[in-house]
Amino acid sequence: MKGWILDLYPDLNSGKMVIWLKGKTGCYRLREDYEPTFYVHSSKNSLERMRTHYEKRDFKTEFVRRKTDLYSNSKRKLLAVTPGKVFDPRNQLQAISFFEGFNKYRFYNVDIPLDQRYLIEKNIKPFSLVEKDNGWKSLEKETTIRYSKPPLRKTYLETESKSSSYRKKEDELESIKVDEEEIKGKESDILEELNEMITRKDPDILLTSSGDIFEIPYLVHRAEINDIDLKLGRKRSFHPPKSGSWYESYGRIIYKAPFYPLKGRVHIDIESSFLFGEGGVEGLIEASRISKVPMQRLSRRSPGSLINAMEVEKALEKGYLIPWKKNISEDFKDSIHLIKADRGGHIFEPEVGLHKGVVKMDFASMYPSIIDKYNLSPETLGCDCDNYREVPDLGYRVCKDKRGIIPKVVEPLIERRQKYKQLEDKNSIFEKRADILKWLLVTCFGYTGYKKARFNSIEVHESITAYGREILLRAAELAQKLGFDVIHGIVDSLWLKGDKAKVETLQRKVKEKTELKLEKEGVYDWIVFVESRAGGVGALNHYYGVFEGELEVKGLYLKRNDTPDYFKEVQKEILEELKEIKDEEVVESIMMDIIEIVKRKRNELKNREIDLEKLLFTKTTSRKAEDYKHVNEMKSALVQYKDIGFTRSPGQSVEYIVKDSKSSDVREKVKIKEKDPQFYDTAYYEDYLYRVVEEILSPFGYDRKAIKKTART
DNA sequence: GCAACTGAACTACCA
DNA sequence: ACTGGTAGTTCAGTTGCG
Repeated sequence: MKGWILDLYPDLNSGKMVIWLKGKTGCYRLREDYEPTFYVHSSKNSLERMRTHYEKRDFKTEFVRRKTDLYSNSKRKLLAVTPGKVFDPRNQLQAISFFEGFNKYRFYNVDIPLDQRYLIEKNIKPFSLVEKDNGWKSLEKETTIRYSKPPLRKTYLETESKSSSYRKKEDELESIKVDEEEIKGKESDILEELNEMITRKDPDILLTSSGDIFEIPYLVHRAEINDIDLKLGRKRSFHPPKSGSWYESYGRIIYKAPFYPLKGRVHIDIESSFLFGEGGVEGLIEASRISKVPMQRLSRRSPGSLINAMEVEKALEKGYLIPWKKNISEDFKDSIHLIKADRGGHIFEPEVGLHKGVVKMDFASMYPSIIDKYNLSPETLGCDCDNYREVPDLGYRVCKDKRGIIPKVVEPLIERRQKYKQLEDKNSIFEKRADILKWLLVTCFGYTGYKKARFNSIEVHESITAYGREILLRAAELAQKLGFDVIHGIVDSLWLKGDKAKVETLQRKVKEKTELKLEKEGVYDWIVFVESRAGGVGALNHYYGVFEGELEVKGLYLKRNDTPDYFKEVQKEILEELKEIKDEEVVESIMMDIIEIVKRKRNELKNREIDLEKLLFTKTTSRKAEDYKHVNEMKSALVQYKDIGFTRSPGQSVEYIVKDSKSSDVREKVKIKEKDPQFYDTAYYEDYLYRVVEEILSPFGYDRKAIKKTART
């Protein structure tokens, strides 16, 4: 049987792997035997006891010698245990550790997701053409970028309910939209017709726009009430109501929606999926193939977790066993906390004000290229062999002989991305694949410094940035020697003023000296670096200009998610005026026009002529209402959400207008969108107007006070 | 008693 | 279950002044 793997998952009840194979004519469900082995290290007596215990249960056991430690090649004696079925040993092992002491045992290969492990061991990928008879056989070339794809049917599902300002499970269904078709009428009829329609369309991918947060559990609930058997998957699946969770990642709180997978069909919640947002279905296919994580689970995961998946694969390939994460955190935590000399990337402070004829140059995928070129990986660092290289500034020794795990992960990502970037097609498929690979590349660096990561290493993280600083400084030096002015530089980018004819010479010299490719991104007609409010220095990453004929803005209010739309529009309007800055003489007349705009905006605000929607602040909460230390806008908003029974979890966003900025009454300070606010604090919003204008005009000598004064005359 | 100042708390963006 | 670095606002407490 030939086809493409659409999804797979372990079925712990039957002890088999379930694989959904999409063929040219249909989609088939296969159930396969799978016997994953796990390993235990302990004292001789304990292992003997354990062996007896598992043999009584008819598990296969065997003593073996395997590599367990990334940092040495010596092998240890271990007990290999193979249950005759798909099996998750973690709960059991937790209990054993609890009764007999946590340090007594070390477990290996117990927490690699079974679907991914199955694919690795059978050497096949999701969405790649395979043949199944007795075993699995891949029918495509390993590194191909022009791979065949299954004929995929995609359906978009959207529901609407009879509700007022926010949606609840109790609201009756108003209508359902399936692609372009709308189903209306009695709720039970709607649901019956939905079943029919899904069966008729038989999609492979079901897209929703907040299925995990609301729509799937909602539909399940409505179907239950109407006593209808809802069939969203190709096979029935059970969807108990779940609530979302949240977790903290370095001070940032991220909300995690519950997961409602379908059987035999890939459900993607496009709102909850970061990776879908970056590369669409095409991006997910590419990511799924390269990481061997099935699409349905992959769509909910972060780039970091895919990097972890790929690192695990490379480690297994090299013959290492993967220690249970529980053990890892105990062993490695302290060493990670001790060293904190990490300096990050280098920065050339920007020169505040207007510049013309600036070229932007950058190193493509600088950090990943450094990992690749200099072979940086936890197990290649601190090498004691003779063939080594030293990290600049830090002096760490890096092995030149054995290729590291992380470089092995990064190399194909860089190569594939480069190939995709050179290709063009009318549906931008290659572009989407390149976009998703970019995210994996960026994350690869951050993950080396992430303390909960399996293959982290502060020394590797430091080394990458040390090389990065060295390379950026060398490039800047070379640029200066050629007569360029370094206007600004950060991590992997340089803004240069000078003779454009010399750009190619610069590129050649940089390549000779650093081995990395410095690319010319383009030319600014003009660029303005904004002044920092804290002092007269340039604010890093805050600038605007006309780049290759298009307006480019970084870091301004306009780019922030928590800026009300109204102020974003004000900044846009002002920037449109500024587009005409060709020489200093027109500056004055442009300023006059801008002042007129500001006056008009001020009057609109004062006279309450603005649609309140445009004045809404949207912010992401980081904690529960009661955990905010001050009576601030967030607390105020959260309390009101609770009032109406629409509780928001940390990591979810709130929307509100500022009703009385100075008030310390949580029900007066702001008013949430769902309470249909009518009034806003005009003084507060007026002040906000002057702020957003100041941000753009400060390099031309207008501060907040001056703008306020002029606008009010 | 109020304005001015300061530092912590907080959200968000940059590469 | 990606990083460090930085900008800018708001809040609450303290200081300075008359």
